[in-house]
Amino acid sequence: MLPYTDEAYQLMHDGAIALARVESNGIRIDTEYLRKTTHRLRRRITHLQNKIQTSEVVERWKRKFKGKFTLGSTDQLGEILFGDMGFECTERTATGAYRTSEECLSRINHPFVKDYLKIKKMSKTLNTYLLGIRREVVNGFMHPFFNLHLVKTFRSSSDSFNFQNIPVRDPETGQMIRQAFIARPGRRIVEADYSGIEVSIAACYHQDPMMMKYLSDKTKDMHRDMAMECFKLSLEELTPADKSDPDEVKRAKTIRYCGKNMFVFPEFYGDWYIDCARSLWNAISSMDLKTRDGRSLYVHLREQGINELGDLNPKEKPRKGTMERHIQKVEQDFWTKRFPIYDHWKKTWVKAYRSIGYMLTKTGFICQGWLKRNEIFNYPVQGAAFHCLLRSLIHLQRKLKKYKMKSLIIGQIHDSLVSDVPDEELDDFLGLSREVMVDDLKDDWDWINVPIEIEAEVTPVDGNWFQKEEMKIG
DNA sequence: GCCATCGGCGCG
DNA sequence: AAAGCGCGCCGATGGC
Repeated sequence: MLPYTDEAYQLMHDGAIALARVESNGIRIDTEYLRKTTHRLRRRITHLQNKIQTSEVVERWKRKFKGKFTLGSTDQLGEILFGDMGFECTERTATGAYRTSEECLSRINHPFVKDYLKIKKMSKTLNTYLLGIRREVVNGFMHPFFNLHLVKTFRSSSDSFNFQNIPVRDPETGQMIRQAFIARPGRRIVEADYSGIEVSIAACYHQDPMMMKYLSDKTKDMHRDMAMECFKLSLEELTPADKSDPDEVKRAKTIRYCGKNMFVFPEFYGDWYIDCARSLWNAISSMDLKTRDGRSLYVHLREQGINELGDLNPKEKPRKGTMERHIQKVEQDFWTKRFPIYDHWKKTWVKAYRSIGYMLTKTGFICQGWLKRNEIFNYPVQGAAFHCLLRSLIHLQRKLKKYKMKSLIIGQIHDSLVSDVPDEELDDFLGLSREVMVDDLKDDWDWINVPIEIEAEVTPVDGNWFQKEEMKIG
């Protein structure tokens, strides 16, 4: 993929300059917090490492590998657990080795495995994040690196330290890391995100009427609807009756999350029912999914006639009464009944690419060369979605300067802007963000004929990144 | 000591 | 017919 129109070239040019400014601004780091936390985490890891030394598994390990116990060797771990100790291996890697991912190991009920997983998680946090940040801090600031020329779709990337994969989904890890990122004195960290930008941009290409309805009608919720279908739940089950009950809100949110990230997005990216069925089924135990009255979704599904996952064998027709069969049906409905125009667009788009040998994206990039089917319909969406964000970054930075504001853009994560904003500028900044990210964008790019929305999260004055909370933009 | 690959895992 | 898009970083491993 390459910039093709003058406008696309200009976007890359202005984008590179704008990102250089973001890098130069930098992010304030709480170095004292970082030092203490690193120390504490190191001690916790050492403690657990000492604890497992007496385990029968380590004894076996040393006997098998000439007295050497290399905790980080996934090959050796697989040989011991699945090869020697007889635990059931549910999945192999690409090269045929026993897979030892958290997903696979969590099925094993053994104290060593539990400690092993804890050590792995803490080591990742320590080595990749805490020490990674430490390495980059100069005079209390970290200056991230953003690349604009490395990604196949002309998205951006970030490296050494990667600012675009900081933990957030697991609150415990997220807190430990994000507390290190702090606002400058008298300021707040503000994060402004596009909501569902890739879904919206995809709709600009395919124009599916049902998708248009989902995007324009705020009472509709595609992810919730698909979660309902996947788990055979009623609307009431996913609508917390008592919104002040945090457990009930969290329960509904978790199930919706599964519909979104284990069915809808995978399907959009070109996945199929076999993998969706597997992850949805596993999520019931790993994420402890329950009905409103506290019954496991396994029990609920059994009442609905679904007793097991199924064989997941692509060569055979899924059997009745399996999750596999159910999700196959949900997938069929999804593409033939719910989004037939989207489905049709994918087919014709792929066909056209293969026949003429190139494609042009909405933002003026040309894409050529041998691509797999899924890449053909994903690249133009991913690229153009990011270009919306990049355009916003450039123009927000210009307007901040024009109005002599002190707010600084300090980072960018594919569909979001991270800024450092003086308390007294907060309202102006949020208004300006909306103006640039939504109104100006739609004025400039008339191919965007779907609703675009942003959300903002804001920390307290002098707060840290973990303290961000949603704020209405008014 | 450098480099590439693999498995694993963090993010959008 | 094929069967999840895009990244970067870590440790282990093996070749040079």
